Order: sequence, then structure tokens, then C-alpha cells
Amino acid sequence: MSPGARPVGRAFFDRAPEVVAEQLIGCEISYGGCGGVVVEAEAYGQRDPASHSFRGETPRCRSMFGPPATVYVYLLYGLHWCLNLVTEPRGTGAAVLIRAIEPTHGVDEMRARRGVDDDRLLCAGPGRLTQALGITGAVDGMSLRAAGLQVGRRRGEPDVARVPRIGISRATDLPWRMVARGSRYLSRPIPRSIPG
DNA sequence: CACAGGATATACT
DNA sequence: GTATATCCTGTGA
Repeated sequence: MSPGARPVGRAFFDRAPEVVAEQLIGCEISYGGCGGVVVEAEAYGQRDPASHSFRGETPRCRSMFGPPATVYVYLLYGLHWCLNLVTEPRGTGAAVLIRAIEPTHGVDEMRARRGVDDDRLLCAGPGRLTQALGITGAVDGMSLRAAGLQVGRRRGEPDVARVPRIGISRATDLPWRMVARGSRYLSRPIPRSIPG
């Protein structure tokens, strides 16, 4: 994390996932000396048919039911690790998926891990982001702190657009994908149908 | 730019 | 057997 950016408190995650997702945009996250500014995050809520937790606890999504600020990392398509942070309401399986960051430090190491030169493709997507940061299932179920993840409080008020989530087939109407307007580092552009 | 197809763990029908 | 909170590569407009 860059000098001067105070870490968010534990209470940061004691809110509903759509609030935490919105408030995470503009925050700097860091892991093992690599990181960047969050530009895209999605909320997965209680009684949300698109959420892994919708049908209750399974071995995969078990950590979603831990306390707020628990790390949930799961393997998607048997290939890509995806990073989530658990929120309130406690014990209901609510969480936020970190989908993209704008790289700010440890860029050379992230380029090496990803095998790409283009910084726009380093962390633009949940699978790319974890590969760049070196995050795997090894930290699943840990607290944010125990996992070695740092989240820095944001300075200003970013312009955040709320749009439908990506890659799901249920609850597609909920605008729970939060994106930094104008960012060049999104996993996908903001739909043209969104006002603003 | 838009597809199609492959890789392949976990969960559900 | 089918679907999934994805990414990469190849082909063709």
C-alpha cells in the first residue's frame, strides 16, 4: 500500500454488500507488495439467486458464512481464482467480488506473473487480478489481516456507475456491479444503455 | 470488431 | 449430464 493511505477499519465490512462494493471503488488494495486501485466490484447478497451462498453452505462457499472481512477465494471453471470479501449481514453469505484494479505498484512482478506487457490487461477481470497478485485458495477462509491483504481508505469521491453484474444468468436486473466511470482498467466497458 | 472452442473443479439435475 | 461470478487463442468480417 502506498505511504499515507490509512487502512480501512474492520467496521468497513459491517455493511450490506452493495454498500461495501460501492465504497471499495477508489480504495487501494495490496498483497505481497503488489496492488492497485479498485475500479470494479460486484455485490452478492442474502437471498440472491446469483450467489454461491444462495443454496446454503457447500465446501466451496463455506467461508462466505464467516464474519465480515473474511476472505472467500474460490476456483472458477477449475482454472481461475476469484477474490471476495465477506460483509454483513453476518452469517448470511453476503460478499463482494473484486473484479478489477488499476495497477499502481509491484507492476513488474504482476507483468511477470501474468506474462503480459499491456498494463490494461494486468488486473482487468477477477481471474486476471488474482493471477497478477499471486492470490490463490491458500488464503480462503482467513481474515483480511491474516491473509496479508491490505485495503487503504480512499481519498476522494470517485464517480461510480451501478450496472448489471457480469457472467450470471439469474437476478440479471440487479445493478450490483460497481464501476469507476472513465477507468481504462475495467474487465468490460460500461453498457451503453446506462445513463450518465 | 464478433464469435467459436478449449481448459476443467465444483455443484446441481 | 449440464451449468458456472473466466480467460485465451484462432478465425473471419
